[in-house]
Amino acid sequence: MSNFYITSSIPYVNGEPHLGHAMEFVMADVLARRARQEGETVIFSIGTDEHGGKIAEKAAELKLEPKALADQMSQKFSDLAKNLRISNDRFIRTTDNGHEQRAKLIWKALHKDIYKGKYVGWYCTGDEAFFSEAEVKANNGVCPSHNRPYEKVEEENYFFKLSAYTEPVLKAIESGDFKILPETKRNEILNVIKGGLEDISISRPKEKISWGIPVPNDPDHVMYVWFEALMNYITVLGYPEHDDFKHFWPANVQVIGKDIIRFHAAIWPAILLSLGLELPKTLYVHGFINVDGKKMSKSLGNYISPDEVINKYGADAFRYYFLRHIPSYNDGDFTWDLFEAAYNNELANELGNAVQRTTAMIQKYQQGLIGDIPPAEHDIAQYQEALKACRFDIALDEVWEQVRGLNQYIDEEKPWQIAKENDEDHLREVLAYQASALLQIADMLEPFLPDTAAKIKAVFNEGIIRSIEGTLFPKTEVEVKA
RNA sequence: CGCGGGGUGGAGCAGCGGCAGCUCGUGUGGCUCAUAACCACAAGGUCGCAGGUUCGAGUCCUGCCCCCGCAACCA
Repeated sequence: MSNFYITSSIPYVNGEPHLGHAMEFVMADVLARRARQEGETVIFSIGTDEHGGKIAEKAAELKLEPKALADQMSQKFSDLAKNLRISNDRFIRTTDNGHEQRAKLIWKALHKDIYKGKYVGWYCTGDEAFFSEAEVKANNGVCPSHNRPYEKVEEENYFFKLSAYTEPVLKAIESGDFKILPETKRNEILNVIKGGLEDISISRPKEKISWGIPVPNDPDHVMYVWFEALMNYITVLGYPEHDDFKHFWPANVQVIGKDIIRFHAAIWPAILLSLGLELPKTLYVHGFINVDGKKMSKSLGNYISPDEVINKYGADAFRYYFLRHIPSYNDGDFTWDLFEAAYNNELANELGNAVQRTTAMIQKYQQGLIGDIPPAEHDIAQYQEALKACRFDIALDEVWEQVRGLNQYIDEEKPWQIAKENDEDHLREVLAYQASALLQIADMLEPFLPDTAAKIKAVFNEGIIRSIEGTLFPKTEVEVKA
């Protein structure tokens, strides 16, 4: 029995929850549920990232206080998690008082690696943002959206000595102490780090951006949102003094998207090393979701909200598609056609129908009495290995191997024929085996499709069939699109 | 020389040195317990192009062509 700590990244409350957020929640949830199933004591944390200029601007547009906007948006993510049956134990918000206080403590603890310096850059007062040298050059020194020249501005910032951690971080990744999955992403970030890490600016002048956590002992500055947001992974455990922190850090797995690798594989480990803390054991990086082969976007008109899918097909169907049909180590595609095909062929026909035909036969031939169910007998080594590597897609392939195997078994044994021959013992044996196979499938399914697994178990667990209300994955009428 | 991902039967993908594989779709047959579900068999590929290494190359090397991200609703 040991402790297991897992986190998803905390979405920025700048926009509505989308399919990518939902997928990340689900992936992390699988790992958390699997760990619990194996008897580990688990803390699974998700949350929202809520500070920064973008939120303040958006709130101003909507004539809201930043906190009010953050409250609204954070609620949406928390609702999404609920709708998806996410089993998180914690939900941290970076506006939580605890986070803010602990972030300040961390800042102080990092003092030996923090210094004040000048940030020099090209600034456009229209955008209220800095632009890179390359971009300024490309636009001949004039901001295209505001048609005014960029100004060279110097700004006082605090900096973090990220450069000092190039070697230690590199070593941690290369040695495998800090594991990054998949390997392609590991190589990518290794290349970046080998090029040398530069110190980063970690504060903003309060006069420009006030929606943030104040820098300790300097009321003129607030912390840069990213710098402070990363700290959530330990503030949620009560760093530095709380027992949870002592018992659960380092994290077993941190789940993130591919766009924020640098923050999690370079900056975050450097912060941890500076604090004298261990690095997470594994960083799992998932890809992006395209819709109809294109980047999902409202302007392209292919935006799909997670709720739309969940409301129509249920949380388990949603989970199933994004876990099995979006490659765990790559970008993937969502289309309604693919989704519906997976739902009908795999969930309804192969799995749902296997349950259905088994229960029907036991009821028809044995009045619902199953008798002694033999123990599970299939080897699940491949499944376990896949899960360890965060290959959700492959793990589910393995489960479906067994679902198909069961359907084949039924076809070969022909229980309906055995019934005609009145070979009761043999019939009972065959049907009990079917129940056993389904129970093992339910076990393997539990982390992925918790509701479905529970339903299957409820049907067979007691030695007598207890019918489910309705059908598992009822076929939906195919809508004809105009 | 910006960086990265990818080009394998109609579609989506796996294979990464040793007889080209999986799922879907298609066709044919079987079965009747079942959500018109299930099972079996079959058709279908010069593995982007051109060179090279090798007894042997989707698989390694070199060059080239083409797609897709890095500019967001940023996971």
